[in-house]
This record gives sequence, structure tokens and C-alpha cells, in this order.
Amino acid sequence: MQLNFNSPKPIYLQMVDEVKKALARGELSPGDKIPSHKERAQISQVNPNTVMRAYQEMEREGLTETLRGQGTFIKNDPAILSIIRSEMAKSAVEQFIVEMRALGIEPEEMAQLLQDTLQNGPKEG
Amino acid sequence: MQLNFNSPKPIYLQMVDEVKKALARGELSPGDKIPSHKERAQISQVNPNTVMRAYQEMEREGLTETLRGQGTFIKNDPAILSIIRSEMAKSAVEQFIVEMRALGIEPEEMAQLLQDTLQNGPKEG
Amino acid sequence: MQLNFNSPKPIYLQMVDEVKKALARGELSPGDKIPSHKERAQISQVNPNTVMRAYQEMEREGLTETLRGQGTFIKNDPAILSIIRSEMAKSAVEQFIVEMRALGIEPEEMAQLLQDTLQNGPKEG
Amino acid sequence: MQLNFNSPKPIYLQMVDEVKKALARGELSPGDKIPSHKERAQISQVNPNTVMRAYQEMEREGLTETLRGQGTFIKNDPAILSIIRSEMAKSAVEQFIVEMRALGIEPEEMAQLLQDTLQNGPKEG
DNA sequence: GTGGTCTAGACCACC
DNA sequence: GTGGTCTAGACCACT
Repeated sequence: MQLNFNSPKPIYLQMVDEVKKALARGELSPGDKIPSHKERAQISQVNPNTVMRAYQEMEREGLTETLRGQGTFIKNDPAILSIIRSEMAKSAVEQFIVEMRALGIEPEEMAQLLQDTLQNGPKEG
Repeated sequence: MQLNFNSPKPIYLQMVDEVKKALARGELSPGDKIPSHKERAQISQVNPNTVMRAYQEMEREGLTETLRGQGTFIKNDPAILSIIRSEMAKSAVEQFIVEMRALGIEPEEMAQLLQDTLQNGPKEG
Repeated sequence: MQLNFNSPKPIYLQMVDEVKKALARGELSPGDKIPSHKERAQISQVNPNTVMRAYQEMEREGLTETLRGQGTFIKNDPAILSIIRSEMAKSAVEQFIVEMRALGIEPEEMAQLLQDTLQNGPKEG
Repeated sequence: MQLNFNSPKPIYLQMVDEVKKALARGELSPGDKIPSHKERAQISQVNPNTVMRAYQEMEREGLTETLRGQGTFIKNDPAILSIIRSEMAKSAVEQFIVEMRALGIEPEEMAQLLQDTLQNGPKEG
């Protein structure tokens, strides 16, 4: 779980995103139990209140459900996985295009730069 | 100059980015004078102090230089343009890849999704 | 913390210097927490925003680091102390020499004047 | 005439100091005519009003005198030279000592650092 | 008018 | 309470 404490994006929203990504990656599956907020707080070195808020947000988005006394679970709806994955992918792609357009970069160059970085990028720092 | 007053990203940083993008797009050139902070404040419906902060940030990054009583200017260094452009493009590409990887999406699919969106993007819903 | 409200040097920069000097003198150590900007503001009879600006400047110079909601700390890097001390000493010495040279004073006389003042300095006027 | 346009010290005061230093160095002598404010403004790339202010300040300090229609002259008082020189030297030495003490540096080390820099300093950037 | 500092006070996210 | 942004308005030095 990657949290950036200096990002202007609130930590609780970063936590929500991280859960969604774990789902998309298949590291988490519908029906899975997620750690209690206290446990999560310890693991992530974050205030329990912040985790609570993240869990509330996920609940609100219909991503999780809480069973009294049993804990919090990813909603057991198989569709959820592909919806989240494609939603987040779509938004990442669109944001990328917007950003590149703002730099005056044309579609061909976008694709080119993407290819270049995918091939060579990881090599250098 | 697009400012999102609801973004968690501070306005003054958004303003810095906007100047960089205008430079990358060629709408601003090395040596150009940028509006005084008071003028900019009026145009963008923002407090002059907020603009000052953006301008100071640019100064600190070496993007602009200030002449007492005359105004603020894009640094008159031809190299600045391509540096900024490639820097920002690189960071956008890398962020995109990181984001997609976090979703468990492989390079081939990244490129595919990018192509699809570039061609059909505007037809949404 | 000595602040000169009539100096043309901005208060926030004076505050940065004061912290560096306290470090050099050993009154502050790497890892130490420094007062919150609000507390410091009260102590120094200065506006909290002015202190914030000083703290941000230190952060930017790599002198301190901030933990969200916990406070601001001198960077816990033992090297920082000697770096700051020698940096500031070097700059003071160089400024002194430049100043004296500008008065047409030769090295021998510089050393002599320094000795004289160190011995008799306090007996003034 | 070295002017630092980014220094917090007002330019007109920097100009006064520069004249004093030229006197101390012997490049200017009591009775010498100094350039008209317009000429000085052109040479130093400074606004004529700023030069005016510097000249007024020097007049006020009794350093210069103005003869209607003839220009501004260093006061023709031979004593002026040594007074200014020793005054400025004294203040430089004292400021140096204060600065070094603030860093917790003892007299012996002050003298040592001064010697070192006088011998090796100029060699390295 | 231009850059720049400072004050005062509101508001927010996180601990 | 802690860091941090934003607004509003005063004041200053320099052009």
C-alpha cells in the first residue's frame, strides 16, 4: 500500500484508490475480508481515524460492506472487479491524454513516447 | 489558464503548471513578460498573494527571472523550452505507466487502450 | 531568537538564519522538534504566516522535514550540523574579506584589526 | 560600482556605500566631482530617482556638497577619508565577530579561518 | 504600477 | 493542535 504523505490528495482517498487497485490487480477478490481499521492503521503508520474515513468512503461508494462484529468485506459482486478496473483504466488514459495535449503533444508522439518509456524507461533512474 | 478551485492541488501550483504548459505549447516564449501578479490576479479571479506565491515558486525553479519594478519574465534561455516540455512529458508518461501497472495492466494493453481512446475518446457514454 | 524588525532583511529569512545558528552553536540538534509555527509566532511576536514562510524555506533548503500533523523537525542527518556551520562560517569570512578589500584594506591589516577588536572590542567610545 | 538588485538592502543605500568605499580605497578624493545623477543613472542602469535619493542621503550625512549649477562634490575635508575608512572597517570587523560568535566560533578559530581563506580561498570557486 | 513583506483571520486535512 | 492554503488589505522600495 503506497501512501504519499506529501501529496495534496487526502490520505484517506489514497487508501480507497489503493484498495481498488489491489482489486484490479487481483490481489483482492470480491468477498475478501479487509483488515480492521486499527490493524490497517498500524500497518500503514496512519491514524486510525484516517483509515475509518477511508472505509466509510468505500462503503459509501458501494465497494465494501460491513458485517457487525465480523469486519469489513469487499462486496461479493463478481461484476465489481471489471467495472473498477475499466473505470480506473479509462480515467488514467483520459488524464494522460489531457495532460499530453496540454503540452501540445500530438497523438502520434504520445504513443511513441509511451513505447519508448515502456522499453527503455525502467533502465535509467 | 485553467484553474480548478476544487482540486486538492493548491492553486499556486496549478498556476506554475499552467505557465509551463503554455511554454511547452509555444504560447509563451523565453524572454516573454508575464502579467504582473496583480493583473493576473484580476484575470484569474484569485488573490494577488496567491499569484505572488506561484511566481516565487517559478523563480525558485529557475523558470522566470524578476527585474525590480519592471516585471517578471520567462528566463531568456532557449533551452528552457525543450527542457520543460520533455520533463513534463516524461513525468506524465511515467505516471501513466505506474498507474496502469498498479491496475495490473500490461504494456500491450496500455498501448491498446491509448489507441482506442485517441480514436473514439470523444464519443463517450 | 534575535529578530530585527527594522532590518531590510525579511523577518522570515532572519528566522531561517537563527535556526541555522542555533544548530551551529549546538543548541539545536538533528532530529529535534522545533516549535509549531503558531507557538513560535506567539513567542516571537510575529504573525503565524510569517513563521510558516520561514519553515517552508527551511524545508525547501533541506534543513527540516515535516510530518503531517506531528510537527516540523530538524532533519535527522548528523552531517547537517557541520555542513551548516562550515557553510555559514565560510560565507561570513568571505563577506568580511570582500568588504575589507572594498575599503582597500590589505590582509595583514585585516588580521590586525580583527585581533585588536577581539581584545579591546567591548571598550567602545 | 557593484549593485545587487536582489539584495534586501535598498539600492540607494548600496550606492552610498559604494561611494564611501571608493573614497576609502582612494579612487575618489575629497573635493572630487561625482557624476550627475542622470549620468550615474545611465552608467549603473538604475532609475535617476534612485540616484537622486542616494545623493540626498550622502548630502544629509555630510559626505558631499552640491554647488548649484556645478554639480555634486565630495566634501573638501581631508579628515573625511580616514574617518569613513576606519568607521566602515570597524563596522565590518564587528559584524564579522558577531556573526561568528552566533555560530559558536571562538576567537582563535575566527583568526584561523580568516588566515586560511586569505591564503587558499581565492583558489577554489 | 511592479515586486515583495507582513498582518489578520478563515478554512481544511490529518493527528 | 499541526501543517497548509487562501483572502484581504496595509505598507514599502524601486521604476
